Formats: sequence, C-alpha cells, structure tokens
Amino acid sequence: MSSKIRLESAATEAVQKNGLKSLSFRTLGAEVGVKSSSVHYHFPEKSDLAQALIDRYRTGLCSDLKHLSANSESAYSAIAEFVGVFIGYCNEGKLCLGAMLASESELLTQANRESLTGVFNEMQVWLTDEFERGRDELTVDLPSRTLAHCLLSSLEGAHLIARNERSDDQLLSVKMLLDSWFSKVN
Amino acid sequence: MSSKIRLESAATEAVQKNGLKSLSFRTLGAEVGVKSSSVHYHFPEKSDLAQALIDRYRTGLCSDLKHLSANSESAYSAIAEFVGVFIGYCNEGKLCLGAMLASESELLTQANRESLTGVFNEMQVWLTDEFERGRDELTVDLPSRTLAHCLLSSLEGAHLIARNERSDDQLLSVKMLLDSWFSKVN
DNA sequence: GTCTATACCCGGATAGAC
DNA sequence: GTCTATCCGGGTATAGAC
Repeated sequence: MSSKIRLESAATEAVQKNGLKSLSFRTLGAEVGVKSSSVHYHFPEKSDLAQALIDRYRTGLCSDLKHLSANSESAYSAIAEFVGVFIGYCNEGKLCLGAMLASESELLTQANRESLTGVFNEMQVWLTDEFERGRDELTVDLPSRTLAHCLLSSLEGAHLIARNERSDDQLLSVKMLLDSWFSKVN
Repeated sequence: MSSKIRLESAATEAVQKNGLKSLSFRTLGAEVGVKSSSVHYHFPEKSDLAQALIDRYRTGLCSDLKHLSANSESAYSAIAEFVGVFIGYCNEGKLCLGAMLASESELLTQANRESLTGVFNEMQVWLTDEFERGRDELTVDLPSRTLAHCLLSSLEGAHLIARNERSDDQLLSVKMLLDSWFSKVN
C-alpha cells in the first residue's frame, strides 16, 4: 500500500486516541517508517493532513451507513448497530474522529471546520432518515431530526465522559434511552 | 487578588476555549502580568495546574448546584437552568472544563483523571436527585439515574458539535428532549 | 513571589541531494 | 518519493539574584 494511505490510517488512529495537536510529523512518519520530510511531501501543512483525514473519514462513513441501511432488517437494528460503532471506539480508547477534532477546533482552518460540519451532518441526516423509516414503531412524538440530534449528541458526549472511567454506564444509559424510543426492540 | 487566583481564573478560561495542551506557562503568565517562572512557582508542573483547575471547578460547581436546588421552584426549572449554563458556554465559544480535559486525557495524570471523574459524578448525582424530586411530573419511566446520564451526555456532546457551526440547533434539540420528559413545562 | 537568564527539547517547515 | 541536514520558534523547567 502507498505511503500516503498508510500515513492516513496511522494518523486517523493516532488522532482518535490523542488528538491532532499531540501528533507530530516525526512520530507519524516513524509509525510507517518514513521521515518527517516525507510526511510533509504528502501533507505540506498540518491543516492538509487534517483535511485528508476528515475527507477520508466522511467517505468511509458514507459507505458504511449506506451498507447499514441496506442490510438491516429494521430501522431500530440499523440505529442500534450505529450505536455499536461508538461503543467499539470506546473500548479501544478512541474518540470519534469528528468529536476529537471538534474539541481541537482552534487548530483547524475554516475549510477544515466546514468539512467537519459536513461529517456531523452526514450522520444526522442518516439518523433522521432511519428514525423516519421506523416512524411506526416510535413511542415518542418528537421530530425525527430532533431525535437524530439528541442521539448523536448523547453518543459523542457519553464516550467523552466514559473515557476517564472504567465503566460503560454512560453508553449503556444512552442505549436504554434509544430502546425506550422504540416499541419493538426485539 | 493574589496572582495564584488570577492565574487559575485565566487558565480556566483558556482551557475551556482552547484546551490545556494549547496553554503555555508563558502565555498564561502574560495574561495576568507575570513571567513563566512565576507560574511555575505556583504550579510546578502542568499536572499541578490541571489539578488546581479541576478542584476549583468542582468547588464552584458544588456551590452553584446547591444554590440552584435551593432557589428553584421546581425540579424542571432547576434542570432547565443547568442546561442554560451549557448554552452560555456555547455562546462564549467555550467547552465545559470537564469535557475539554476529558478530550485531552492523554496529558492528565491518574490523579487528575480520578478527580475529573468526580466532577462528572457531581453533576450526575445532582441531576439524578433533581429528576427524583420531579418524579411526579415525569412522562418517561426510565430510572432517574439513566435520565441524568443521558442529559449530561447530550449536553456535553451537543456543545462539542455545536462549536463548529453557527447554529444552536444541537442544543435546542436537547432542550426539546428534556421538555418532552416533563408533563408541566410552564 | 517575582524576576532574568538559560538549558534543553521537540515541533513545524524547508532546501537540496539522491 | 524519500532522504539528510538544518533553521527557527516555542514549550517545559530550573538556577540564582532581588
């Protein structure tokens, strides 16, 4: 695989764990066996790296979500699987890339920030559509869009809080809330 | 006021805006008119500064919450005011201190992390008690503790997401969710 | 308690050879 | 595309005078 791709993978992993600020061109290069100058060749400035990571994350996300919609037997199961992704991150000591970068927004360019907004929108639109698809089984009468916002916010917040502790309490509560929104949780 | 106190205030502000990692002893000192060596006199290492900030935040929080409980006419109004604090942060481009530090957990010591957990617990216990106080007006039958977890998670997540964008959508949705939990929202 | 001065390290970034 | 070498700025931290 090309160096560039391997750099992006390693960078994504590192950013989800410790943030962009903590990631240096030197250590990133070392991770895949090249020097910092080579990293600069692919990503001239740090904001270029950030942009690549955000774009890459969004692309992967889109295809994952598309798959999830197509292969799930119900809106509930699709959304529950989405929640599962976050629980997975949590177990690896990672934050969602979007959340981590959002917490470091002072080092992002305007373009970075706009793309990041796009990532969150992608998730919220997908969630909104899924809640709409499961309308009939919903026990709450809030707009789908509101439910989508709330679920995403809870997930991002929960695994931020959960990072410090050694319990899944936080995410489990969110899961309970989600379940309470559906009449059939099979 | 003593330098130490002023340093703590300035540091809290800076950390909520840009994080601990971005805050240098030099710029912090400059903020209150002393040199970096003087900052080191009060806080030998960065983790000492972090500890002071966390302790200070918790103390302020405790007294604020006590006041809120005592002076509110209902559980709903107390909780709504709590939500208001987060909306206020958001308008100032700040994150809750706990959330910001949680996102930077790689630079915290074990002691820092434990104290930080205490801060989140403080909020969750208070919220749990308030939901318990408002039991009669609740329209959801989830445990108060679960509601507390979910509300706090949503708030932390919402203003993380909201930081990038120029809209309050995210936090408004959380407010709508909260309102939907109470039968009387007067 | 605060200062000046300084040691030391690490990060981003670039120039130029291969 | 990758390397070596290097510059420069800025960060943490300490020693010692006042």
